[in-house]
Amino acid sequence: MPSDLIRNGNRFQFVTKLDGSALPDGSNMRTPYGLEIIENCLACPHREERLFCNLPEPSVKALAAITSSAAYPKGATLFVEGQPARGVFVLCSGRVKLSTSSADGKTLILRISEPGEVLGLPASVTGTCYELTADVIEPTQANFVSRTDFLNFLKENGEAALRVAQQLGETYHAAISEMRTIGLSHSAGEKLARFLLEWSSNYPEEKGQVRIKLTLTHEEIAQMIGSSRETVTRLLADFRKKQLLQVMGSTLIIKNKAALESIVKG
Amino acid sequence: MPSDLIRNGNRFQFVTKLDGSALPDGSNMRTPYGLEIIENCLACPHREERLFCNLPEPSVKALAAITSSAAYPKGATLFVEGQPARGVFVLCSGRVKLSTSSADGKTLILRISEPGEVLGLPASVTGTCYELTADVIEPTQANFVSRTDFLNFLKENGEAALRVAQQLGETYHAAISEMRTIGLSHSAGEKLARFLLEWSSNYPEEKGQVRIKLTLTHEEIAQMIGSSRETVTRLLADFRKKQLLQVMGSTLIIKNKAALESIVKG
DNA sequence: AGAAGGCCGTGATTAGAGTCACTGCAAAGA
DNA sequence: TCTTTGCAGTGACTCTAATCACGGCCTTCT
Repeated sequence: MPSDLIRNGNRFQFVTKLDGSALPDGSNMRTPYGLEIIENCLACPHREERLFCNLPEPSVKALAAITSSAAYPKGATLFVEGQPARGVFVLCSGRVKLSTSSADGKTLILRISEPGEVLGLPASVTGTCYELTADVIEPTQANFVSRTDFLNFLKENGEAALRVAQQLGETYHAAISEMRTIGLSHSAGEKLARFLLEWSSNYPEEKGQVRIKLTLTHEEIAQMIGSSRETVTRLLADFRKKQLLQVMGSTLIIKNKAALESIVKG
Repeated sequence: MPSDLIRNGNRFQFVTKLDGSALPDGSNMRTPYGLEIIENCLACPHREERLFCNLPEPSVKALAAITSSAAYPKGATLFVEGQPARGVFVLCSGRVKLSTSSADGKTLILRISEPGEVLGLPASVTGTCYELTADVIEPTQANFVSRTDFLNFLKENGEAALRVAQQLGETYHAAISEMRTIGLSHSAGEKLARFLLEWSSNYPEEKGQVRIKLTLTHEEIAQMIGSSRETVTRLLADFRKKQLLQVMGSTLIIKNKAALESIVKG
């Protein structure tokens, strides 16, 4: 089996070639991190929902030939801001935090990436340095494609190039959204409200209530909305007191979405 | 001559078909706004420097066939945030302000676009709504391509799709940069310093001094760095007093770049 | 020439939120 | 089992920058 556990600095990789030729038929592998490896993109149960994965079959096969899959534990780093772009990572499972930091240690989180997204895309297509740092916050499987391979692939596959453009468009859209919560708010409370509403838009609503999963520390939330850990704690307590929220471990229930929206509208 | 001055709400357009067939040979046209129209992209003196304009000749011709050129005066609006994307605007000359606003009137400027950029690209490729508003701040010529024409064109021209991806990557990069100045600063002074340094990176440096052109009102600068008009005024005065800057009308000289950089480093 | 509307400069006031310092708690590790 | 470490909660203090409220100076109309 073409698999190999590599330890490389603080980067852990469980590598398996994905060209299909040497796969254990149908059998799934487990990584040391309790993650089930997806060996074959065509067989991935989520393929259809995912913009980039749902390419025509020949393209997926061509891509598989230049792809190497790896599993990363919590805390691993896919790439670091300022590093010349090596290539892209297609997220198969898990979650990755994208952030940027200033010289004095302040950090701004731009996005928590979900499966199906392609990381490192902007820097790879423009041939510049990664503008963000990608840290794994949940055990993750990602397919890596080197920059040169990827660009050659795009030249041959017009359809894929378009998908790349679409993915970039969506990434941009998300960045603008983030920008709005940070830049257009008058108070930290407004920022937090904006953030929660934005976050909750991925979950189903029911009678003005939304049940969301928020596996982020207060510190991380603060870094997402450009605020401090303490004010996030205080504001969440405040929202709870005002019956806007209910917190149970890492799940959070928005009890009064309308009230949050009115905070945003100022 | 296939030209036509249209008044359409508060949008002014001086339309001229660019398919090459009906051009006045070599002669340039003037718009009512004192703008010299570029009739032919292949003959554009700036073509080489511009990512998207510098496509292979057949592609440029194919693009010209589906392009309509228009001139816009200061104050015109190319598109509005929230509007379903109609298509893209390739900026030939002039400058356009890209901004987003909140319900209570607060505005955040994301970017001042320069010639060669393609506006409305993210929304057009993903088929969503424009996420920003594009206002002309200097008489502008722009080539419009409708969304469907543009997507068809991209399907046929792999090279162009790649350029689109690159352009999107750069746009994203700029957005991140903006994000850093707004999100990672500890004070308004730091934001302003970051902004000035970022802005000055397009101009040549000489012995720690940079001469830059900043045709923005204090209000607009405030909207770029997420601050208020008054603090921008005060901070600029402060920087002048400290010999960091010198202002002469709309040109601004950074006298002490190192000092600005040390403000940023905190 | 006069009026009007933008834009810039400045003072006074004040609320909001960052920072520091400490406690308590719970999970992880030795 | 005991320690260690990381996260959450809270009080007190400080200070930045938003806001309001002017006055003056342009440019641009009428």
